[in-house]
Amino acid sequence: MTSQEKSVRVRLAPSPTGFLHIGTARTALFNWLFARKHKGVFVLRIEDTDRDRSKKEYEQDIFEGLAWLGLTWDEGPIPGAPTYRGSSGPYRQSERGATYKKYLELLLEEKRAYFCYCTKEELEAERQTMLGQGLPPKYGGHCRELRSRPPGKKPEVIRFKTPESRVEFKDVIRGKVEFDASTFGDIVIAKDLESPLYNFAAVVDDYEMRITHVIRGEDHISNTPKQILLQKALNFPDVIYAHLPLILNPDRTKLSKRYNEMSLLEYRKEGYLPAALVNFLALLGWHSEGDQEIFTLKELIREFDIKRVQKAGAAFNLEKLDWLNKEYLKNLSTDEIVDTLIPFLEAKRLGPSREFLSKIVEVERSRMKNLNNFFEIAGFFFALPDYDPLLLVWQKEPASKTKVILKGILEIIDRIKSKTLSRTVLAEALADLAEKEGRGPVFWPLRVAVSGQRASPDPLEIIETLGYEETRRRIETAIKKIDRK
RNA sequence: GGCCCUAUCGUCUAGUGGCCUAGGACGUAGCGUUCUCAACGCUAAAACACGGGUUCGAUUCCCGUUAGGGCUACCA
Repeated sequence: MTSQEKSVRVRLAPSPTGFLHIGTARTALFNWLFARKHKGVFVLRIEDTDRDRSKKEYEQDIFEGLAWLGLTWDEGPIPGAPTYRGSSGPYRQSERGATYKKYLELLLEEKRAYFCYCTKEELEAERQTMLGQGLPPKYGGHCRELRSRPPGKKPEVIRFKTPESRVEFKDVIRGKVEFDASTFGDIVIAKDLESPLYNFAAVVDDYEMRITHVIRGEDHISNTPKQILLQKALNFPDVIYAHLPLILNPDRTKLSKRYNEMSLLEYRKEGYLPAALVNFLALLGWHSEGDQEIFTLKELIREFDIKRVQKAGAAFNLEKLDWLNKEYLKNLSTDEIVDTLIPFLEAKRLGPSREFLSKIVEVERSRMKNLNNFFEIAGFFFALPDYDPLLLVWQKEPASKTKVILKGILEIIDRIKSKTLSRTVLAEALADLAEKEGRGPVFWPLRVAVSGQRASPDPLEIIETLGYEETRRRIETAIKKIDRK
């Protein structure tokens, strides 16, 4: 490990103007992985300079979402506490006013920034004129050389004297990116000394927080030259950039509101495991050198290489997430599944004994896609659903035959009730009947009788889980249903 | 409109001039197992956007076209 690697510092800088969505979560993951990989520091900075749109509720959602994924931050706000962790704080931009003011004054003093007295209306008129002439709209620099305040005017904003130069930077993922700064115009960096704007605040904070690598979404590429110019004006050292491809809708169109505004925590509600989601997010735009698809967090840290991140946007398909979730479910022990399931059961007001639940999970786990669909597939264990008596009948057999078979099964079960109603005992006891009538005509009606469904696990496993009393009740119900028919 | 980014199976991707009759995974289809579903096993269909160069040789390098996407705020 070189000394340079030791000093890696990255940050996630979300603005709490919406929930933590899938895109920010992936940016968080890549930053986190990069930090862990290089034994660096992962900083969480809340960009809440826009007082009107920022909400504590959203900030909370960001904290909770990151925590759920296990992406802990080394420096940043402490949820629920007025203080923070780390030496470069505070980590909310709303609490860093003095710092911005200092640099704003410096820029003003050095005449690299100036007060602009143009009103919004004047600016809009200028804009329309330029558009009308087919020119790209930019600020004309009216107030740039003003020596004093024009009479009757008040300062509206603070602008940066954008040098008319070419700006280029090397993006770790994309290589060289070039811009012509003369098309920018003098950008607004603050509304006033107390109210900095994004491009300025981000540059100041990245410097003050000693950020070495800026890993963020591709939507920031065109902000980068502006920020570099600001850095240079302020004499800040260079930082290394890596712009991640954007996430697209499943049909590869641009990410719609539905996904963009949906909290990551919705996936928790839908019963996905955080480890599966992390794995899924990692594969969205990144791939290891080998063919491995399933990674533990540890493996991800070992394998992760920012240079291997894709350049093109990545559409996310839920099918792969579902598959991953299933894989992770498979790797959990029955006990672990039961543990994660209990809060879900409580939400549905179901409170079976741990022992019973454990048995059900054992039987149903291969059919589970996520925590939520457990109820769809295993609900019949708790309450037999109403079903059509015709469902009991195997293929073209007469209903009367089905009734005879069910009665036969009932007798057999009654006979062995003293013993444990285990799979093996049952299989043995039913062997003769199945031999005589065929497996289909015997097991199909039995399965429907105990589950009430056309798709379920092995009926013998169901019976073992249900126990004698409940099984008997269900078979009797089935017989009555046929009678009523 | 201007500036910028991108382009391999439906999707996520491997691939950095010959190893490619383009590999893997999800999904899809078929078969096997089976009372059903799931799981599992096997098999199949499925892609280098297009047009020019460069080169003995291009998926890979360059240019253009096309198509997506981003930015173009006193939002971040």
